[in-house]
Amino acid sequence: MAGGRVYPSNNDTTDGVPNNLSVLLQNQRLHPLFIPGSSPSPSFIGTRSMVSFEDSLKTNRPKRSIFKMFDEQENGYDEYLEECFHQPEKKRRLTVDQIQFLEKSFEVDNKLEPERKIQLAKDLGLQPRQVAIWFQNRRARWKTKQLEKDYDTLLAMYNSLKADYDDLLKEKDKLKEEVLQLTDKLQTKENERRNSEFSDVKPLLLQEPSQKPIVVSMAACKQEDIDSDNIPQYYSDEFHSSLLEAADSSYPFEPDQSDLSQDEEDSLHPPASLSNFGFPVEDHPFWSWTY
DNA sequence: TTGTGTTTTATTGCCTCC
DNA sequence: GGAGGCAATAAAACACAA
Repeated sequence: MAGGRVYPSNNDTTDGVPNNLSVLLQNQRLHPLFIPGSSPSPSFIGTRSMVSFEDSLKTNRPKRSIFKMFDEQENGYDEYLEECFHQPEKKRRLTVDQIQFLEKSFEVDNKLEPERKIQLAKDLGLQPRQVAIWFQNRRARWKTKQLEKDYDTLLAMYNSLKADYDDLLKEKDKLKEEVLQLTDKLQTKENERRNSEFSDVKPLLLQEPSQKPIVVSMAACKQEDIDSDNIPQYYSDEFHSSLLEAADSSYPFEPDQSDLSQDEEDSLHPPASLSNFGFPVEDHPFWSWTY
């Protein structure tokens, strides 16, 4: 608040009632009017009220302000009347006592039944309409305050939830990082295991070219390849060609047996049962006729 | 004294309920 | 249809700084 009147802060009030008023109320015996339907107090009637309720009911003359009422005691009622008739009615504030009374009544019940309104108006020297307006405005102020309280509460809850959320987010990132590290470790171990398996096969693959490739080839084969129905090496087309060439030449040159290993011998001279594509030589008409 | 910000009092228009 | 409530707002009162 940059300027303006100094009003009691929230800490100095009891539900909108300034502390000094609260003290007054505590020192005073609470008036029966605070309870709807109770008898009125004579203390407010006519003396300090902004508008005389009885006057407003009985006459059409302008309402009398609290300030004019004070002036009236000093200067006389006639002067006041003259002033009133020459000046338009002005808005005037309720007195401290009136507000105090209304506040206490509001604490009892913030709704205003017609009977209570009339009674309050009578006791405070106000028009029932003024009492109704005061309650209406008071409810609006109470609602605004309540909204502010609710806002603060929600804000606090939001901040708390957000803090929890942030913590969970950090925890999640931390766990994610942990998972990555463990995955890396696992991958490294797996690679090491594969490398060690590979090293068992490697010496065969890295043998000197002078060594017999067919042995390497067979050794490199998996057992299941060997067990399968794969065609053996000596059934390859290349092998057939060499056999046919040899046949055409009527085997003019016998290979040096000493230079061949048993495997190669087997390759060049397959078992009788398998030679010539599985047909026994002696049964083959071609072989018989050619020779 | 004046300008400004705040609070209070009162009005207006709309809505709901009986 | 009238009474009453509410939101929005005008207008007055008030306090205070410059």
